[in-house]
Amino acid sequence: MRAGAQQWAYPDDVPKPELPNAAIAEALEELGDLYELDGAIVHRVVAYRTAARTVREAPVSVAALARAGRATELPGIGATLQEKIVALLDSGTIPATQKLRAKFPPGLIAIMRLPGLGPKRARQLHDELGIDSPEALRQAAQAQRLRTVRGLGPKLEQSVLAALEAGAAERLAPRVLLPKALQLGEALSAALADSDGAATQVLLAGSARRQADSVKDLDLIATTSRPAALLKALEELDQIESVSSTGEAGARARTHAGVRVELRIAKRGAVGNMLQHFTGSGRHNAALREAAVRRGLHVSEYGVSEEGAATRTCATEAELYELLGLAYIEPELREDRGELDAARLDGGPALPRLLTLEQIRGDLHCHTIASDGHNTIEEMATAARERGYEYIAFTDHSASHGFGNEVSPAQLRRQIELVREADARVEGIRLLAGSEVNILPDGRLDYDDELLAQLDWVIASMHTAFGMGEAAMTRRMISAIEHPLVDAIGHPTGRLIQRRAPYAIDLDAVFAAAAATRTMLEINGNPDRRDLTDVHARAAARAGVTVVIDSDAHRVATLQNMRWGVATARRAWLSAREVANTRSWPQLRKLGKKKGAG
DNA sequence: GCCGTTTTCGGCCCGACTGTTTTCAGTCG
Repeated sequence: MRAGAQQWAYPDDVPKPELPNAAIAEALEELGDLYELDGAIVHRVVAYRTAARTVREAPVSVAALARAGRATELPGIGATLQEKIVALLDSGTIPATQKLRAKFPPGLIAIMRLPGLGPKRARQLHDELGIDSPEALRQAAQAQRLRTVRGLGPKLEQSVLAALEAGAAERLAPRVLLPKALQLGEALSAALADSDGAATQVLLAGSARRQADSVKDLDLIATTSRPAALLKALEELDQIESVSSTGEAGARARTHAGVRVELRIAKRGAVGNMLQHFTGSGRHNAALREAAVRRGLHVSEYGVSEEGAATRTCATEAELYELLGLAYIEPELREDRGELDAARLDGGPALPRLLTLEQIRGDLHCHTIASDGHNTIEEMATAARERGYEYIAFTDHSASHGFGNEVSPAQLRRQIELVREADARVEGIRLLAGSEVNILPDGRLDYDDELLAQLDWVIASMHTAFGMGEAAMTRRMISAIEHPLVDAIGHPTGRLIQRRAPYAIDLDAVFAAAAATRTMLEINGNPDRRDLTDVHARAAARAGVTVVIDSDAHRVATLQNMRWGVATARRAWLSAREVANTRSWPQLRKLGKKKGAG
């Protein structure tokens, strides 16, 4: 029997969203690009890009918000953009976009993205040489016609041809997932530090330090008494393919895998300034400096200056933030998502005390050889105990997983017995019988309630039929949320970082249903997923949802994926209070859904 | 185009590097 499936439907007074946020964001992005080609002032262009990011990250349907005339509630969206979004919803396009598309061929945007070129030069190439596509650009460069444009020369012709050869016009620069980025960054840091003994220190900054989902390049900050030797050591590292633009300040390099590495040398007394600057994000820094200017202070990577006064440097980031009237801001929060207001020492909402890995007391999503895992119950249990956990739930896939290794109802009954037996044998950790149950396209689960009721812990997840459309998908998910025997929803949006977009779903409605039924939503720690995302997890917690962080381990080694889930939770501003598995198992139980029979 | 414990108008971070210049524009992070 399915419970509650009929209870939910879109209320009549809530307009159904027509365009997903991503599509609106893309339209704003394009219009920003076109305005840039058209020579608009940079602030206007920036305004479009800021708005695009806000829309993309919004946890609610921006289409619905704009329909209600309330898009201006989002930061960076004013009356003009509210109007343009409505025009986009009504007619499928924005009039200004149509006008500018007629003026600039689409190939110019690709040209503008090539390294060394930008909007001004793309426009010049179009106006003076009639170049309208990367292919036309290639021909002109080969014919040495680019140098006929004032300000351009043979060097640029060469770099343009090289960039086109590398396919830079077609594909975006590769991004590296966080675990790999940290591994590489830490290896490079250690090797550089070793190269010159104790006198050299190397710190990892950038988006890797902020624990972002993926990173574009690695930023390393070094202090050394022998800069020349350090730069030579960089050149000689095994991982490094080439080094370019070496100077007093540092060097830029590339690894064999194509990852850019930026090495900067800081004065010892100013490491705090340099580390803060290169940790970013760019938006955090820009907002930080704008706020500083209002206080009469000018901030750069070298220090803080005041008109008519000497530049002040900081040995630590904490000193720097304090100098600006702010509490220390953890790197994970530096995304210009309200952290500067929250950090103000003269009032303002306080920063959260962020969750730490040590506060996690159990793991409620892992697999064993019963389905597609690689270790036994006992092996996983022992490894979990070594991590200091008090409990672990075994949640193998259910009867219709669809990728082989399904667990039939009879097999699940046997698995429950095995977990009970192992629980009696293994000391020092509580073993819980669970399942990761499939949510079928119609919202039902693929085990009977009678069987589910025998489990200690039930996660429901979607693994099939991702393309069914937002309204149906939302209904499907909420059916599972309202099921009285479902404790949590696994990887709620289905995204795979860099590989698969989240499925269309109304998360606002999902969060409301989860909060109302006390169904937990997961932050899945698999580094390919990290799902919920930082932005969504924050919105969920604000909507009153209890979050659970899991490893989704398929072997002993990947129990450590909990680390990436915690990183996402920290980026979501979460503290221990908002995360279920910072509690003991009995306490966690009280937090969740009141289960009926069982 | 947005936004306001100086403002509803006039601001909107900071610096390095490159290639082309003879003093700097454009691009990038």
